Amino acid sequence: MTRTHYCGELRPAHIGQTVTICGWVQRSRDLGGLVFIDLRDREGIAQCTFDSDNPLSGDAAQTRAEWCLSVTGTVRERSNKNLNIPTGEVEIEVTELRVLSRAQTPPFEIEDDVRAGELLRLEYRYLDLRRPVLQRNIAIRHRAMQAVRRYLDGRGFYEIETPILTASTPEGSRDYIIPSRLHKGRFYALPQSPQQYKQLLMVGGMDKYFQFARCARDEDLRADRQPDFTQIDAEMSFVDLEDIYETFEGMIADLFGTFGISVPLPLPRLTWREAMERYGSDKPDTRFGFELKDLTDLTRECGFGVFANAKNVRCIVVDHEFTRKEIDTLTEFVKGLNVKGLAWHKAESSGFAKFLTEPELAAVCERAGFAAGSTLFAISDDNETLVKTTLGALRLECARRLDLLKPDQYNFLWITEFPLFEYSEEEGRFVAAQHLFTSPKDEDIPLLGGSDPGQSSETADLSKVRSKGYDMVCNGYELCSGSIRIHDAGLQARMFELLGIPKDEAERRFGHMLKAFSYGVPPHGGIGFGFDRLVMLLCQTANIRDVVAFPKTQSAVEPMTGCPSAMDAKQLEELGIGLA
RNA sequence: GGCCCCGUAGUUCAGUUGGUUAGAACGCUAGCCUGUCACGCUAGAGGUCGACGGUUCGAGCCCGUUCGGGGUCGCCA
Repeated sequence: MTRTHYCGELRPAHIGQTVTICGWVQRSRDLGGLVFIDLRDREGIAQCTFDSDNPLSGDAAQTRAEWCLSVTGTVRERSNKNLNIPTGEVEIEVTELRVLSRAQTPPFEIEDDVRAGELLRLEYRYLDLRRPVLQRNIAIRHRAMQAVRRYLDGRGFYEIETPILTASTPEGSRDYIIPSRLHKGRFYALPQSPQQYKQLLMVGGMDKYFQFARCARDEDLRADRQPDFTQIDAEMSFVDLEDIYETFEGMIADLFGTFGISVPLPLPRLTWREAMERYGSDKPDTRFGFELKDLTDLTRECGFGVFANAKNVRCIVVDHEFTRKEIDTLTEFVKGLNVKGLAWHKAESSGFAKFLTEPELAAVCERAGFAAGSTLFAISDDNETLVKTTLGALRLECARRLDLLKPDQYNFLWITEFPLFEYSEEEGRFVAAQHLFTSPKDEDIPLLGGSDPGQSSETADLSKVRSKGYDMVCNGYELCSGSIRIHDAGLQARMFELLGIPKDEAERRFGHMLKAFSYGVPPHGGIGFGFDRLVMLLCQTANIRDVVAFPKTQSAVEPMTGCPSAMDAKQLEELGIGLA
């Protein structure tokens, strides 16, 4: 009765042994007396055979897909081997057949090239999870988690849990909020990240912390974004940038190494400014070239109004000669990103060559690195960021169309020196580009107009201040984000001042942090990796729902349980909540 | 919130210019079949064409609204 083996582990070495396996019926084949049942479990599929003179043969013929069985019998060599599956050289000659439970006909067949739509599969996720590809993905997720645990433990990190009922921090993304029965009218929030707790752990002398932190953000979803997700959250004391880079690129190399993927260290680094300049993105995919080139100075005087009248003209050269039709669809693509048009140039024909003098065109081609057989795309606009990011998106789109994005190639890099502030058109002032405790680079502190509160801001130039913030990027995915934090109370107060946060508000919102920081705070910094995205890379899928056991749809609904759900009046009353 | 795509048997899809009883494959049910492994053969059952409204003699098809799903931009300090 007790299971002795997994279905998927039976091999010729087991021939002659009596074994008991358990699993689900993948398929049963009744040849008229001779019956085969393919039994499936986590590890694979084994063929159970009932010869025509086997008294169990009739029962076996009655079994249906997804019935749950336990089977005992003798492993024997197959007369006809099936070399397509790992267990295909052997079969079990069954002596005992136990039906552990019967199954309704499932709404879709349990196989990898499943044809059912995703919504149906999510509604029956427990059946979807039986498919080998999801079994594999969840196993990879598990192994990745253990590898990270081993590495960080080996580096002296403590794994520490922080609360999931926390204070709301409205300056980040929207919170998922939790009402309080004991304090009617007051709310907890689910963590967007354990940011403040982990910094307080550093003040608490824990030195190095990590956690697989479940986080929740109430924002719109994407193919790589769920409302609740997992991050590898970590923080270290008495460190600066180099210590962080060394520790966490080591972690990634170790993690991918356990899956047989070698990651050469140290990782390349690119400043944020350089990434924007060369790739038009702060998370560039560096598996291919097509880098951005600035043409503005070459086209300022040219006869092509679209170029001459714009403050910015930049281009990429794509190693492929696109047809007019393809160029038209690419033009539509960039127009969808709010630029007015797409200028193009090929050896045979050109959208703008006729407006340029020969030397002008030659200069443009040389700067761009244009060669026959390729296509040059240029975008002009007064908005420099728009020009760069649109070319960045076009660059990716072209690579996609040319099938250059190989899922088994991993290009990791650090993006460093993120700006500390960004200008908000909406609010008409500078706001924090990352979280409020991010440290500026030491050499940029003078740009703050002083490092103590109460100083004049007239000499400040916030647009130029670089932070000690960094991201690790791979194949166009932002894998993690982190920073060295401010550990100087005066500098922190100065930051609040520059961001226009009044003293009393800072006190109200961050008083607990400021108070903690007044009791001897170590220099510290940390990082948060999107664990789901790491697993996506390891599983070579672009869909986050393929690596999460129970994912939600784009509208944040979980089709199996149907949540979010309505509450009964009694529950709401107890919480002091009335619905409008 | 904006834009794009999709919704027809259990499932994946086809469905001509708006015209008789809406088709196929797989799955399902029954029977036959002793080496299959996507077994094979024969027969059968299975449909509120997402919902509501409109145009029309007549709507799966045209129009409007709405619901659901996917992708993406905004958003995600």
